Amino acid sequence: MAEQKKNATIYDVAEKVGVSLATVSRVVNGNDNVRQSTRDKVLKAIDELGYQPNAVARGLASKKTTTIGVVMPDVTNIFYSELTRGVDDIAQMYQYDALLTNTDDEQDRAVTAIKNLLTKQVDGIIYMGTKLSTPVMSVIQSAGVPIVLAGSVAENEALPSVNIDYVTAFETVTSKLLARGHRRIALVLGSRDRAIDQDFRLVGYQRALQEAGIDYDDQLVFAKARTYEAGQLQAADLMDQNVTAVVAYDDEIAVSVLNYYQDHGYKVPEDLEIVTSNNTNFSIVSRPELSSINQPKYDIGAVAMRMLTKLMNGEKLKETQIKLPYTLISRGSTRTQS
Amino acid sequence: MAEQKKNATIYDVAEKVGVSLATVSRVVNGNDNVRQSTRDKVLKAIDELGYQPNAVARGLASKKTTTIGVVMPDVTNIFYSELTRGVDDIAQMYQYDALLTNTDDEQDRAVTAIKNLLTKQVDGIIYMGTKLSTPVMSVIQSAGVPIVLAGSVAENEALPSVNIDYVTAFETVTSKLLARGHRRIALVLGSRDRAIDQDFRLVGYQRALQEAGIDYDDQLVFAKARTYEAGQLQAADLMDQNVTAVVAYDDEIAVSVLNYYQDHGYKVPEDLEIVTSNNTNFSIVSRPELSSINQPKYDIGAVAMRMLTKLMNGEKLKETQIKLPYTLISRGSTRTQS
DNA sequence: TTGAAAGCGCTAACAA
DNA sequence: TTGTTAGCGCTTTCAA
Repeated sequence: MAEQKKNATIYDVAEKVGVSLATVSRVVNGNDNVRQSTRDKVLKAIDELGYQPNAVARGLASKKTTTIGVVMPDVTNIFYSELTRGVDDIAQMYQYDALLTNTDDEQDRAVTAIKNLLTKQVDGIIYMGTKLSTPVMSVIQSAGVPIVLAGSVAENEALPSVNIDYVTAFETVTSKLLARGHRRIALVLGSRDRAIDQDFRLVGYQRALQEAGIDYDDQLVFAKARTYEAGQLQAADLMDQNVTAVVAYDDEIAVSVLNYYQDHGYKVPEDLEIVTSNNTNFSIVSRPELSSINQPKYDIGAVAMRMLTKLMNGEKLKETQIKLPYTLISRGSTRTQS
Repeated sequence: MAEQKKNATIYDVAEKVGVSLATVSRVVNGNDNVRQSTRDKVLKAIDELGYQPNAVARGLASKKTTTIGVVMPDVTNIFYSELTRGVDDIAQMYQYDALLTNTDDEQDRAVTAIKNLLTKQVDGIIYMGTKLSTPVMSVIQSAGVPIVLAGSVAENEALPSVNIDYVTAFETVTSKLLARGHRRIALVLGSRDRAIDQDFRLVGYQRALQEAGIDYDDQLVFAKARTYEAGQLQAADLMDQNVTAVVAYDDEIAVSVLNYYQDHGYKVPEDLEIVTSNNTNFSIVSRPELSSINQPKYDIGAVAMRMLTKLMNGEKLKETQIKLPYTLISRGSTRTQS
């Protein structure tokens, strides 16, 4: 049995072959300046010793860790986990590993997370979730590490980001509902702290109302529910407001509302129409199924990561504010669209 | 404006205070052997310079990276993402960061992932998913890095793991169905490659049949569907088998089957009873809601991570094969239990 | 209580 | 094409 010693180092390889460290390093890093015969010998020794370069030492010497940080609200949320999957797959493709941190949408945890990632010398960061406040921004900018936002935006578009055009999406969806005669349309958001909610979805909703000449009523905007259970409570509030249609930011919340109404004898879509935003499996699992904005979740993450690889390579981005296309899917929770 | 220089190092701090590296290192690491007045000066300088220890350098010098690896099938799967959340929270608590890798349940990707994590010098690994094959095991064992399985097991219980007693859970669930007169009970698994599926769930199911004196029929065991869509296809196969009850390993698949049957005019639970395993939101979103085994998903991850911290500290584990308690939740997809 | 100095394992000039 | 030599920023004996 060729019992293997403690991790072989580059020294062991160099010694075994009788070349210098530099040469081994060159073949490991695919540098061309190595004679073929030398390369072969080195490769053979590497194989025999089972040598694996120590990424930490590498990181220290080269100042590149081939690790990125992903800062997100919660892995458990399908929307974000799908974005993350897009990020991870592309990261993998470019040989990066991802350090994941959940923030539960809390600003100070985001700050802590980013600082911590910087400490670990990540080469770049993908950020999702709550709007970036000034303190967070300053941490980032002082870091000199590229960052790309996925499903989020920064003040003044100061940071590169990937999204869909939420304003237009919500405007369109709301307009259709208005066109069908609805006057009390609830808008269900996750949090007013989220740029997407406050600056985009709400704005789209308001724009549609304005076009239709209908006064905006703050009572119809809800932003408290993040879980299915909380959605049940919120649904009761919706009912109190005699709402006839709902536009929701999240599928689980939308299903929660749907179920609450149906469990209380309402008919959907006859008594209440519902449109949701993320087109996750939750929207096809319910009965009736939920009409939804269909955003390319995976792609949002994937494109963001692709942009990040460019930035990490020192390349300039042609466009920094990417808006990916989306579609509207009509299902049973809304009446037949014209 | 006190413009900040490029990242301050420990040298800068030492120089500024007029002490040695060692002293700064001591205060940073909370070593007691520093005079209070010295400590104060150092702390002040650290603050003024905005010094943040470089974790990579630290990792190289101390051989501890305070980073763990999490190897899992797919972040997008609620079951695994909940486990992961448990892992992450405890990791955070103990100041570890988690490097996440998706394997899509493919053995060779798991091997690659583990090797890669080892290269990055992670202090420990949490592994979820497919049964660990011999090659994977050997990679792990040669690494000298502790590993804990969450929702998985290894051959001969060779590695510490955290689970529920799947055998008993599935046995009980199946028995109840048998007691209500069912004779054609389908067992829906994810993959026969998964230890949990093959060695536990299937065994529990078979045990129940045996106790009831009913022959096992391989035709009634399905293991192809991992997605909602695939679930639809598989549901058609179930129908062909004239199944009257279903025990499913995953909620999305269970809902898929439920919907398929209902969409085809069947009544649940009158014509078909369904029991699922994970008690995710998918099981309360459907109508009727799904009866489910309720396993403490978050805790499985949390406990696994807690065990890993101990192992990383060089402590011995009192128990290596942890079985967490579970409950059975009866909802509308099954007939009233006696 | 403090400091000096030797690494940790590797990359990256610079020479040869 | 190859080797020499500094570091990278920190921890950790060992002495003082």
